[in-house]
Order: sequence, then structure tokens, then C-alpha cells
Amino acid sequence: MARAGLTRQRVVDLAVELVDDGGVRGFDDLTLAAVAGRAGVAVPSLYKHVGSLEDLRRAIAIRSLGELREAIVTASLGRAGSDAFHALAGAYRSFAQQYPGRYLATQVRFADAPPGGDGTERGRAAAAVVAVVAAVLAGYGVPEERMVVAIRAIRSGLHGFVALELAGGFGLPTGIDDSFEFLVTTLDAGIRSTAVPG
Amino acid sequence: MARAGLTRQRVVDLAVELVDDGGVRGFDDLTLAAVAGRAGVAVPSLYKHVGSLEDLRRAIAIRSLGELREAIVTASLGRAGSDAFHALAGAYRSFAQQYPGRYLATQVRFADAPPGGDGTERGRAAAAVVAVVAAVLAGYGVPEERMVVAIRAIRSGLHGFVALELAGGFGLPTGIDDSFEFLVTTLDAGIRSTAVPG
DNA sequence: CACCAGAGGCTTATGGACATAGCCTAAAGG
DNA sequence: CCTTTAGGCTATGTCCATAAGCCTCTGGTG
Repeated sequence: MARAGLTRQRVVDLAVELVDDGGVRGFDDLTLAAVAGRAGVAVPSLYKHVGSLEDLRRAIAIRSLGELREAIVTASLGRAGSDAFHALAGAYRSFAQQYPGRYLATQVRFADAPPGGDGTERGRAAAAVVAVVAAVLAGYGVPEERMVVAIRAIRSGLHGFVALELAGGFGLPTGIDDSFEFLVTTLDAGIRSTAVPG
Repeated sequence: MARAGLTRQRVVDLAVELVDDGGVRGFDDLTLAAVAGRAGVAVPSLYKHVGSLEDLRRAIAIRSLGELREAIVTASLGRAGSDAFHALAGAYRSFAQQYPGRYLATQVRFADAPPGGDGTERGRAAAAVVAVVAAVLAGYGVPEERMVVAIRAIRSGLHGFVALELAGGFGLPTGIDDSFEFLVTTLDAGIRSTAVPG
């Protein structure tokens, strides 16, 4: 029995490859059987590295949240105000387009998730993404007490657009870039209206 | 074998009950076994009325889209402009809150769905919902050529908000109503900026 | 260098899901 | 009363996740 030299890390790597290969359905359609197949290993062997399919899914979600955060940080670095926001929004959408499965992984809710938020590693990873948006908004002069509503609006708009786009909800793909631009501009204007001048 | 008197209609009814009982997970967790159990029938019997689980899901989606359309039509009837839009948005969110499973059913993409849009019954049902939004926007004086981007922004915002809310993505539920209000107001302002005065 | 402990594979088994094939019976119409 | 057929059924196949328990390769230690 030639050891495959598996590790939790490696198992998650292979799973992410499968998620990517599966396109939009990649995350939902992920099976342990497929992971085992790619690893060249019998299914039960995976349980030495992963608690369950759910556990593996969670690991993918956490990793993907980190990547998403990285993407939007990189895009908005060195920019400020509307410029930074547009860059962030574009990077968010690009990430979802390039890795639909990973993006959808970042959005699933897991059974054990506490209502509060960042009690879990997954919760903390999600909070880290939100923190980046908050940092960009701080540059707008959005006051503390308006920050929550502003961030929720942005998340709603970005996630909604991207989710609809991935689901093919926009019909024929004409003018989708323009539509995104309009949405981002609209959100930007809304946020500015709550900002403190200065 | 006392006939259960099943019909496609009745099967879908029972399935929708199960979807409702299942809360947010209701639609995803729907199984033919559960439907058969509720109908007091063996699983294979369902295949006399329904082509497959996917077919049943599609039927639920179509019905739910009709209900969603009905809800937003009712809410915006007799109103115009921002008033109508706010009412429509509120009804949209209320529907999702009251029937999370049905709402999520309206958002799934099915395998055979053509890229164009309303070639299928499901596509036509979705288009009917969009048509209501378009009718409300027409009252704003949104010109024809800006209609598409305006509708996409609205759908993005509403769906995104509702999806995040259902997924528990907003952390502690403080000020969620206010956040929704801000989002709707922001979208409203964005649309007005593209509208032709008069 | 020999040994041993455990990590990391394996096989086997259980149970639930969807789906298909083919049978059988109750109900309806001539 | 008999025939037809819709609408049930049992049985079976395939695919999945998960659990239990075994066996072997490997690496560290005396």
C-alpha cells in the first residue's frame, strides 16, 4: 500500500481543485468520493484527515474567505475614496467570476454557526473580509454609527449582483459590466450621503 | 390498496409544506422520501406524477415565483414612484422572511435552463416578476435604455440583502430594518438619477 | 540495529438517497 | 361483467456518507 502522503492540507487542496473544475455547481456537487478518487485513495481514508464532508466544506469556505479578503485588499491598496471602493468592488466580482465555486463556498451558512458571528474560525474569516470594507469606508468619513448600515448595503449589492450573475439570472449577458458599474456608483453615492464632510 | 388520490398538484402542495417546515434549509433538504412519507405513499408512486426530484423542485420554483409576483403586485398597487418602490421592496423582503424555503426556490438555476431567459416555464415565471419591477420603474420616468441597468441594480440589492439576512450573514440582528431602509433609499436615489424628469 | 508504536492507509458494513423495471389491483366505462 | 388503465406496489441498482476495526509502513528509540 504505497502511502499517498495525504495531509489535511493536501485533502483541502484537492477538494478546491474539484470545486474549481465543477464551475458554479462545484461546491454543492463536491463529494468525498471525488476527492478520494483524485487523491488515489479509498473514501474512508479521508476521514483520517477530515471529520466529515461538512468539515471539509467548512475548511474550503475558510480558505476561500481568506483568498477573497486578499483579493480585495490587493485591489484597494494605495487607493482612497470612490477609487478604492470601485477597485474593491471590481476585485470582489472578479474573484467570483474566476472562482465561482470558491465564492459560493464563502457564502454558505453552516449548521453550528452561532448567531453572534465570529465565534468560529469561519466567522472570524468572514469578519476579516468585512473589516477590509470597513477600512475603505473609513476613508470616506463614514461615521462609526452609520458604518453598519453602509457595509450591509454594500455587501447586499455586491453579493446580490454576483450571485445573480453566477446563477445566470441576468438573461443575455449584454451590458453586464455597465450594470455593475451603475450599481457600484449608486452604492457609492448612497454612502457619500451618509458621510461626514471633511 | 386504498388509492391516495394523488395528483401532481397535490404532490407539489405537500412538497411546499415540507419546504416551509424546513425553514432556510427546507428547499435544499427536500427529498422524495419525505414527500412520499407525508403523502402516505411509497417513493416510486411519486414518479407517476413527477418526473424526478429536479422536476418537483422546478415546479416549486415556478409556483413560488408566482406567489412572489403576487406579493409585490399587491403591495405596490395604487402607489407610485418612491412610495411604490418602497412598498415593493418591503413585500419582497417579507415574502423571503415568511417563506425562506420558497424564496430560495425562486433563485435556483436549473440544469436545462437556456441562457436566453424565458424559454422555459420557469424562465417565464421569473420574467413576470421582473416585469412588475419594470412597471413600477416606468412610473419613475426611467427611460427604456436605462431600464435594464436599473432593474439589475434593484434585483441585486434586494436579493443580496435578503440572501444575507436569511443566511444569518448580518451577525446580531440589530438595526436590520434600518439597514434595509437605507439600502432601498440608496437604490431609489440611484434610479432617480437616471430618470428623465417629468 | 532491532523493535515498537502510531499514523495512515485499507476492507467491510450500514443506512439513506434517487431512480428504474415490472407487477398488481382498484376503479371506471361499455 | 369484463376490459382497460391509472395509480399504486415490491424489488433492485447505483451512489453517497459514515462507522468500526484491521494491517502495514515509517520513524523514533533503546
